[in-house]
Order: sequence, then C-alpha cells, then structure tokens
Amino acid sequence: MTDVGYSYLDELNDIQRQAATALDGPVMVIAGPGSGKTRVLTYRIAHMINLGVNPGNILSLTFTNKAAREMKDRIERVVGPKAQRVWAGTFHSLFARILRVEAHKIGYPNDFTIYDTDDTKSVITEIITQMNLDKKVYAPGVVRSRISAAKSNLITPKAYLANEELMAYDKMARRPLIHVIYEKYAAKCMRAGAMDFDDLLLQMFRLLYQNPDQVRDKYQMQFKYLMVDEFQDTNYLQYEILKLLTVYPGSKNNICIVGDDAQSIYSFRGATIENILQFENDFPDLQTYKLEQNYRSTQFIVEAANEVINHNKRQIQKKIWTDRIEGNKIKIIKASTETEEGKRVADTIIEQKNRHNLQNKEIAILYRTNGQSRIFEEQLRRHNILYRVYGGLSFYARKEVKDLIAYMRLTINDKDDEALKRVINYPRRGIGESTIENISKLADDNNMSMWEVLTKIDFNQRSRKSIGDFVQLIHAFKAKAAKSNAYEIADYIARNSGIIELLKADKSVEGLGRLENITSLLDGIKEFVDDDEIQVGEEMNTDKSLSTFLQTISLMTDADTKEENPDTVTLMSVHSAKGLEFKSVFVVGLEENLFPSFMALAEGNQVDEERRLFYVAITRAEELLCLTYAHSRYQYGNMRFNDPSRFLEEISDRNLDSIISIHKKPEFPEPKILGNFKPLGSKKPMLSVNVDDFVAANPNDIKPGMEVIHLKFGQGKVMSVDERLVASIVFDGLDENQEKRIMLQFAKLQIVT
DNA sequence: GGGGGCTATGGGGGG
DNA sequence: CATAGCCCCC
Repeated sequence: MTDVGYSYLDELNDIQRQAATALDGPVMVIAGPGSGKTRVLTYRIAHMINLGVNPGNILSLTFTNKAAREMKDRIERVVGPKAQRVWAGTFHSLFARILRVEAHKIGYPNDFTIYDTDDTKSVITEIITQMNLDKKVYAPGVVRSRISAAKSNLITPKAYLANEELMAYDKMARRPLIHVIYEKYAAKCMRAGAMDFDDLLLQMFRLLYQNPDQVRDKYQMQFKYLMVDEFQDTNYLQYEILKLLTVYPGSKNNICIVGDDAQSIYSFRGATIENILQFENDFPDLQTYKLEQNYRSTQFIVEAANEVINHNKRQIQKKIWTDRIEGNKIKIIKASTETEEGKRVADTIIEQKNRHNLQNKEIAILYRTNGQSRIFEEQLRRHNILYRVYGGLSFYARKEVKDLIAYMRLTINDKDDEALKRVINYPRRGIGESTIENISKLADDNNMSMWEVLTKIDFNQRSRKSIGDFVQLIHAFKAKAAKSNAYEIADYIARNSGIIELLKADKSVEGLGRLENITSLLDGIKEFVDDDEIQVGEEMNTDKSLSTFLQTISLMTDADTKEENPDTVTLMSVHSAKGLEFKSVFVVGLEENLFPSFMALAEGNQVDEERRLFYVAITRAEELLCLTYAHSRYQYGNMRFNDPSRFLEEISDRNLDSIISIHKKPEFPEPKILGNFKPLGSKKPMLSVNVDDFVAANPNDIKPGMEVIHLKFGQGKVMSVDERLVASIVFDGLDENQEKRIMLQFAKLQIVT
C-alpha cells in the first residue's frame, strides 16, 4: 500500500491501519479503552469514500447522535462535504427516519408518535386497572421492562405465552398475566399509531422481514457497508436487523463491528455479549483485529484498570498497555459524610485547576446514580465553578413542555390516546376522570381511538358541551396545521389551547419559569423552521414539518443538546460517560451498596457488570484520577454506613497515592457574587440587522462573489454555491475564515452588491 | 370535580 | 429524603 495521497493513514499504528483498510467481508475490531477506536472508524469510512464508495451506501451505527455528528465532522476533514451523506446515527434515530417513509407498509401512519417511557407506563397502568389487577404486584415499571425485554428478544405475546421459562418466572413472581398485558399493550400502541423505543427496532425488523421484495431488497442494496460501534451493547433484536441487512444470497457481508466486551454495561436493557460470540459463529471467515495500545491514559491509570478488570473471569483475551509516562498516582479521598465528600471534591478541583492549569471542561465528576449530583452541584456553586449536569430532567421532560407537545402530537396524529388524555382536561374544561375513563373504555370496546369516540359517539348532556368544545378546538388546530409551518402551528396551539393564559395567571417564580419554558420551546421550533444553516457534522435537513420536529426531540438526550458555555465541569452518570474522556476524573460514591449498587449485590452475578462499569469510569481519565467515598450518607431518609467499595481494594498500592486522612477544613466563605451562573436555555443575542429594510432575494439570484446580508449573521461574502443550492458564505462579524453553509431554499439573504 | 395536606414507600443505569 | 397516591373537604 502506497502512502502517497493517503496521509490520514499515517496517523494510525499498524494494527489500526489494518483494521481501517480491511473493507471487504466481515470484520471484528476489539478495541480497548482509549485505543483510537473512533479514529479507526472515521478513517475507515474516509478510506472507503476515497476508494470510490458512495457515502450514501455506508451505514454507521453509533451509540449517541453526538458521536455520529462528530464522526461525520472528522470524515469531512478528509474527504470533504460529501461525508455528510453517510448514514450515521443511533439505531433508534436512523430507523425512525426510515420508518417515517415506510411505516404505512406495516400498518402505522408515517406520522407515527413516539411514546416515551412515561407514555408507556401510563398505557400499561390503564390496562392493569382495566384488568382489575393489583398495582402493587403488577408494578407498571416492572411490567414495562418485561415487555421491553421480550421485544428486545423478538418474543411476540404469543411466543411469550409459549415460553416456559418466562411464564415460570412470572408465575413465581405472582404475575402470570404479563403476557396478556403485553398483548393488549401492543394492540393499543398500534391503534394509537404509536411506537415506543423498542418498537423503533422491532417495527424496523418487521418492515424488513415482512417485505422481502419491495423494502428489504432496497435497503440491502443501499447499505452496502455496515459499521457498528459499541457492539457489546447491542441486543438480540438489533443484531437480527443487522443480519437482515447483511446476510442474503450474493452478499459481500461487508459488516464491521467494533466493541469491547470489558465495557459492556447495558445488559439491563437487553444488551448481550453473546452477540460478539454469535458474530464469530455467523461469520466464520471474519478478520479480527485487537487494539490494545491505550493512548489516552498515563501508566498508573492503565495498570489500575487492568487490575480491576482482571477480577472478571469471562473475557476476551487481551492486554491493554500504554507507553505514556507513569503520571500521577491515583488519589483516594475518604470522607466522613456525603457533604464532606462534595466539599473535598470541590476543593481538589480548585487545587488541580491551580496546580495543573486545568480548565473546567477538562474535569468530570462521575457517579453511579443521578441522584448523587445534588451535593456536588451545591459545592461547585459555592466555589463559583461552572458546571453542567447531564442526564437529569431534560427540557422536554418538563410538565408544561410535555403538555404543549401533547397538543401538537394530537394535532399531527389524532389517534395518539396518551396525548389526548394529557390535554383533554388541561386546562380544565370540565371533562372529569370518570368521563375520560368512559371514553377510554368505549375506545377499547369499539376498537377505535379515543378521538374517534369523541367525534362519533354522542355523550350525555353534561359532558356534551365541553367535549364538543374540545373537539372543535382540535379541529381548529388541524385546520391550522394543514396550511402553516411548524412554528405557526405551535404558536397558534400555545395561544389557543389556554396553556399560556393559565401559566400567565400563576405569578410565582415557578410559574414564571414554566412560562419561560413554553417560550423557549416555541423559540426552539422557530429556530428549527428558520434554520437555513448546515452545521458542521449535520446533514442537509429540508424536512421542517412539525411531525419531524416532534420525532427529533423524542430521540434527543441532553448529551445531544448544545452547550452554550463550553467551559463547564461535567457531572454525569458513569453510563453516560461511555466513550468520553477527560484530563481529570473524579469517580465518587465508591461504597458497597452504591457502587456496586445494592440491586446488583442482591441479584447476584451482576457484580461483574458493576465492575465493568467501574472499569469504564476509571478509563475515562487521561492524567488525573481521584476516587472518593463517604463513611456515612443519607439514603432514603436515614443515615447509612457503608463499607468502602470492594473495587477500591482491587487496585494495588503501587498505583495509589497514600491515603489522605480526614481533616476538617474551615467553611468556605459564602461568595458575594453568584451572578455569572447562568441557567441553561437562555439565548445568545443575535447580530442586529435592520429588519424593516430587509428584502430577501430569490435563491437563484445568489451567485459567488456577491456581498449579502443574513438576518442572523450579518454581512458576508458568498464564496460558492453548489448544485443543491447550498452557499458557502464568509461573514464579516464571525471569527477567522469560518465559512457557514447556508441552504438557499430557506435562506433570508439580501443582496448588497 | 378539584385542590390541599398527609402518609407510605421507593430504593439504577437509558433510547 | 423525595414524591406518588390517597383521603377528605370544599
């Protein structure tokens, strides 16, 4: 292989290069932490494109949408803008995108709703109530996870009933009717034109499985090259979909899986390491590459990680090593209480920032449970250290936001019963619980949606008026939706549903906040509609329907949302930290019953997965690693005394800093200025252009060399316009020679010269 | 039918 | 400690 013209391959070591250039046939890459996996994945795709593979024929499945965007961004630096045509994203988001086109072929509307966990639980609760079952025994959360597990293993309600093992387990747990709930739940979702998260996979499977000629063929032809990152965290269903796409007569089996069994941490949602073993069976002629050199962490950290993971018996044989310096030994903080743990971590952060000149964004605090964030937030706030908490209640999970979104959902898909139940009496319009229950029952008895019941069945005089009003309201929304863009509909709904009025009446601080959230939501939709810029790593999105907006936000996690102040300390669960790296990492709450969690200890044989989780946690650190625990902490109301985590003992002394004894520090004085702590969601000011004099030009008139004015970015020069009518523009007011890509079909540009 | 206050209970990770 | 769910009163 000649290196001329392929300089990016020089950035890889031998084994990485072999993995990145083995394009044909099945490939398995076992990649230890920090082993340059992302680099291999990106250059592998770049290499394909350089050798003439059409980017649209590449399917690259990643664990988060953010990872996908970053990957495309990096590929673009090698092969240019066509990198954006690669199909890269999560299983859920890419399948949702395909289902938006194909869902009608399997009996769903293309504008299907995505039910979140709350919607799902609510449907299940309703079924349990209707069946007169004990809600204590049939806890909706438990039932939901049984159903989810069944779906993840391609077990239909009928197959569930026929499965002796599942039924025996349910009988033992005194829940023999889960299969009935499952069947009713599936029927209800179908009737509601709704898919839950598992359905995005399951219905994708059905689509491909049941339509071999029109659909499966098409996607087999389209996705000639498949790459799957974090394969150790895929479930059976996901793997079966991959096989439908890959295994067929004449197939070249161009599938590359990348993963690390030692980092498998999602078995609770159906992920199974068996997939890796099965892959070896299904593709016996596969080529295997092991990336064992760690470029991320210094020696003490790598050695400690090896010591820890070696306590697990079942493993794919590998030896992670590094040629980096020994670095700093791992620091242990032993605190008396969780409050002191928080203080000591905050103090240590300040010390590290001074001594090692660290920025906030180079530091992360990782915990086992999200509930642990609060104390660290308090302490960081005290010290005026900016931080951001991931994984908490996301913006779209807030009640008022969900309420408004429910109206939108119902307007787009009137079969969405969960949305209907949420808003039929909100704001209050005198349709009470018993009436709603009655409607729901009528819907079930007649196998129609609740909306159909409202529009087709006559009600007694008491509720007739209020129901009539509600039906009229939704009809008005639908009429508006037929002739307006997403923002106009949303704005109309917000103002005419009564939600804004209701919130305005609430003068409390919380009420004000809720109103602000509604405004932010509307702003967000406006931005979605108006956005004419193609961000780096983003594909050209020309579908600006409300329906698309709703689907996008259902699959968004707050790791995907943009951060406006980038220099913040990261607070997140170890699970969310997968794939990330930081110069300095604090792993906190290392106590028995917390990490490893009491659930894992109670269930038995889950300690190995907790250990893998701990392994993931410590391998996030590049140079500084600090492990902390508290002697006592409040858990559910009372003081608990837990022993230090067994994982601490698995690291030998030679990798540890001497244990620092507990010493009380004086209270840190309350800072005077807390002002620069800005809540998330506030908007940055836009460049001001006189809107009144503004006249947008016809897209076809924009030519390279012109000076133009953009409402958001100000004046700039058009550098080029491509065949998709995407212009590259350099704006005067912006940094460096940073070109913006603007979609002219949506652009608001005025020609100056 | 709606709101307020009290009691019991849960107890993890996420798309 | 939180908060969901329940009961009671308006």
